[in-house]
Amino acid sequence: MGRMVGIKDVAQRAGVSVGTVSNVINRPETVARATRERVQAAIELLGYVRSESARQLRAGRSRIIALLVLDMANPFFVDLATGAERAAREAGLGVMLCNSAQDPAEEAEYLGLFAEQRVRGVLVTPADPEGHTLRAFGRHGIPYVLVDRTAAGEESCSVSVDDVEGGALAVRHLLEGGHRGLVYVGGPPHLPQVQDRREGALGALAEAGLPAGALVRVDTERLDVASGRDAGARLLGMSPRPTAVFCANDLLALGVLQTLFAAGVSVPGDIALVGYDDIEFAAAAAVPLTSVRQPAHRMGRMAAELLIEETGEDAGRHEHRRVVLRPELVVRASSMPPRHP
Amino acid sequence: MGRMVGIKDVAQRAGVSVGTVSNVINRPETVARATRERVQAAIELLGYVRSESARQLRAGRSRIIALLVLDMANPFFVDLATGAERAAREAGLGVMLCNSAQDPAEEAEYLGLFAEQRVRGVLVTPADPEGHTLRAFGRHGIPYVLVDRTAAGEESCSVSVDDVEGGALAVRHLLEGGHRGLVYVGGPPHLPQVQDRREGALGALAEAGLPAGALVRVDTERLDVASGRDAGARLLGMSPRPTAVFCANDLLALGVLQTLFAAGVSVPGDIALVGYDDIEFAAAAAVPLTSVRQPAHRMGRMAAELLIEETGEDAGRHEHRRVVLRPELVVRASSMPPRHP
DNA sequence: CGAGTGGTGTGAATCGATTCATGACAGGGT
DNA sequence: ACCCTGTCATGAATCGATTCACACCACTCG
Repeated sequence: MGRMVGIKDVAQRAGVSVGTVSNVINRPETVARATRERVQAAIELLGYVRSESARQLRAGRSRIIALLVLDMANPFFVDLATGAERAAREAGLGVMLCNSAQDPAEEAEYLGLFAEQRVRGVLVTPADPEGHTLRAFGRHGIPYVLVDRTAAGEESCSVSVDDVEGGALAVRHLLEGGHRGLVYVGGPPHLPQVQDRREGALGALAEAGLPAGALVRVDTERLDVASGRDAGARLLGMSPRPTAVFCANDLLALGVLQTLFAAGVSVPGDIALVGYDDIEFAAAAAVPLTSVRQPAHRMGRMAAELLIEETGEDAGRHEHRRVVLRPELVVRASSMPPRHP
Repeated sequence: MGRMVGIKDVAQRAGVSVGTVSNVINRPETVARATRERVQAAIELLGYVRSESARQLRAGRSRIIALLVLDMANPFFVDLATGAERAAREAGLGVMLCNSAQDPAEEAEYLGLFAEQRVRGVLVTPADPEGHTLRAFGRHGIPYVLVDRTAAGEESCSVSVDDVEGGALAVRHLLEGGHRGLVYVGGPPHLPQVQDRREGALGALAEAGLPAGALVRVDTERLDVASGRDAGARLLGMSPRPTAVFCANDLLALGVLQTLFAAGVSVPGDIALVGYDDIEFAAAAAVPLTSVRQPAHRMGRMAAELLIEETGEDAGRHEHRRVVLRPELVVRASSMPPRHP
């Protein structure tokens, strides 16, 4: 493979200056037709591909936005990524997808990468509870949009779903089913998502005139299936055994379901189960899972659009916005009311 | 936010030339200690971050490898990506993760992006049955490694799993369970994975002295859960009803499982079910799924390592290699032999 | 006829880091 | 005193595309 063909080679071949070639590519209307066609032909002939790095160097920033998610193994984030990617592509931007795996150290490491790449901006679901990473983004002048998390102050845009409402939806549904002994299986308690969903759950209890003590809390280390299996085992050991369980996400719920099933506990007969996120596998579980649906795809798309607006040509007037979407309860077999209440 | 601080600012601040700053960063041992420390201090003070685009421009290629997978919604590919990412990061390279969604057009579009970015190389699970995209990679001088697919000729490395063997493992297991009426639920028949697994299945039948006709084939449009649900419905309509089903991947199997369950067909009582990939959700299904495990993580890692070797400093002597890993059958409840054979 | 106008094309400067031939200087050996 | 060697630092050239002030030409209009 020989040397890369550059804009100069094209110019020479077409008998024009490099400036003209650049114009053909970026502002074709300013070039006379004959010339334009001659240049195009030379481009095809030589198989010229323009170098992004050279463009970037000149432009001062890249045409890439980064998406840093908490857990790529969670299909919810994959949906989110798909939405963001589509919006970015429509705007001619590339997406760099990264996984912090809920680890602040990983998150910090990516920060360096993003800074070196001069990414346009970052869509991020932060793993660091202290907010160090976010402040570092700010310090480096990297614009960011919070996803699945509400911005605290005025420092950035955010797109999130009303998790308090989501928690309330889930618990109201269970209460309507006649359940009184409830358990909330949450992940690491410091995650805002986990907190907010619990808060909503407590709110729903209060509405129904029940004490906060009616919601037993089971914490887990992570928000994944393995943790769900653990939690399931703990549920089995409880007495009196709860009749309804609300999980902070579907991965946990699937883990719980698996353990209960293996122990011969019927769902929903003995225990009703509600998850959160409505990932595709929730519907595909052998006992289809009732879940609180989040518009993941749309969230990703909106977040990307906000970032694009913030970093666009007319960047001048941009005000940080906080978009809050509404969750929706999807009722399936796992929480059908018991036949004999 | 002011102008980006560049290497010149650092040089000026530290009272040295730009060349020296560059040396401090890239070859610290060639710089006297006092100078080095002075420069480091200036870097910290100014918050200098070197520009990747400028480096790249000089170097002629980027420090990024691309990973183009068939379906990001399939956890198998997410595992694969994680493995590749880890290996790349250890070598100081970034990974750009892309999803062709089984669409050759998307695949072709990414090609352009990769060429402009001058990516180091690409790990790809091709969607295009004709191999156009691969040839285009070659034409652009972009090195690539096939993943989950065996290279046909000598033109590239590949890392794959022996799908013929995998198919045989699955069907041998079902035959041992006493099943004779088998169905193979495959996806788009042109995918090599789908073909090879079927071929292995047929081989296992032949070993047992059964005719190829003993394996009924059900094709689907895609390799996902929705297609699996479709296939499940078709299975229900068959008579005589099969007693064992082998699916080309776990997503299909989960879809089939769901439909069977909803129709009151017992798994494995009435129908035994085997999937492929052993994604985490296979074990987490309420009837844990027997599956053929592929070392996805390791595949990703090895592929990345091959690519890194191929494009490394000493690129001189590199011979294309074809690595073939062995699959492994993981038996779970969904295929336990019927109690009354 | 000269000035003005609009449509085209030019080429040098620029972005920021790397690299390398060159130079400055100190210390040791003869 | 002189040369040699080794250590450090320098600064100009380079990568490839973009941009912009300017030049050039053909025409039109007064």
